[in-house]
Amino acid sequence: MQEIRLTPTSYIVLGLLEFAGECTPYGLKQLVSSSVGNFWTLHHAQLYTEPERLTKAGLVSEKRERGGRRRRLYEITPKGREALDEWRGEATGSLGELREPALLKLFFGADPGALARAQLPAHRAKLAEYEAIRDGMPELVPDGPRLALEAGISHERRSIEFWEELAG
Amino acid sequence: MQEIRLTPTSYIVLGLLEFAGECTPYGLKQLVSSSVGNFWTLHHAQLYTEPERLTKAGLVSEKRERGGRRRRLYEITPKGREALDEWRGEATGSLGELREPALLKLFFGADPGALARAQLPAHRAKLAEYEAIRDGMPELVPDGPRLALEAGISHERRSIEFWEELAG
DNA sequence: CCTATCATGTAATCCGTTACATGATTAT
DNA sequence: ATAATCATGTAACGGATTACATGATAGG
Repeated sequence: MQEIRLTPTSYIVLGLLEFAGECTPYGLKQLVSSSVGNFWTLHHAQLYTEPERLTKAGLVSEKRERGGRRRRLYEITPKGREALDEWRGEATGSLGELREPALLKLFFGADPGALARAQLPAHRAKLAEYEAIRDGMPELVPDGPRLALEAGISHERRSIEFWEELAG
Repeated sequence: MQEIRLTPTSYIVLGLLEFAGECTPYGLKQLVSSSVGNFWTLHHAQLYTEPERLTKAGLVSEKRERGGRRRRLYEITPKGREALDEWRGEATGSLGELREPALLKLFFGADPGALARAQLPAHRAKLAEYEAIRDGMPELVPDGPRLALEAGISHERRSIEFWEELAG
């Protein structure tokens, strides 16, 4: 049992395991790409290493299948739930950063019109994707994902407005 | 002379050196925190290691003071300008990610009201800071930083609207 | 004079990314 | 059958973060 630092990646894995129950790394990958991956990308390799890290800290437990591929099955432990609850409970006042590569280029003198014309289709596509997800969402989806999706939608709308002003 | 991968950090250093001319790591730190650092944070250690990396690739040149502290002085080279221009010239269509820690918590079930009440003051403070910078901006500031600042302002406004809906 | 804080730098760690690899399934 | 894609994993690398450290300057 070892002390580890918990990163956003850790909480994503814990949160998904809480939601889904027992799960393989590949299962986690599927979950990510259909949910939180829309605004917080993880690489598939992290879904192998992170549960292992969490296992060392006792926050998840690991089993292996007997036959066949002997895949790893992970499950959140009570201690893991506790850590997740604590994290959820601390209402953070810290802000993320924009970190838009396009804004960086703009800042350092790239041509605004050209940038805008490259950014607009991408933002519009992302917006369409979000709206499709929202429209296909079953009623029973909890508030969290629903609200996060709304945040994504309004963010894309704002970005589109911004770049539209700069497009020639 | 060595091949290195250029990251956003690299372009920030190159861009600042282009703007400021010869500069020490500490000078870069000052520049960052009064400009691009508003939406793209760097740790001060990176401003020591990154110019060194760029030196290996011939994109910046390094001199050392003779007397006193023998501080390092960096300057962008023609090859560095070239790399910077090329980067600025490619109008990227790739999107950054939101990566707001608060959104992540929201997604995984944190209490929206509590989160909103923690996020609102922070976003309002950031907005006020941006507006103060804009209002104090001399006329001669180039369009890039000015537009990036506008993006930051509209982003903060939108975030405030979003969280206001969730605050009880 | 003493102690904060600013200025300046190095070193270690660690997480995230990239690259490499191969076994299963499905489609043609 | 064979190619393509899905599923599953490991290993190496490198950049970002954190921690450590010390010299200068200013304030009390």
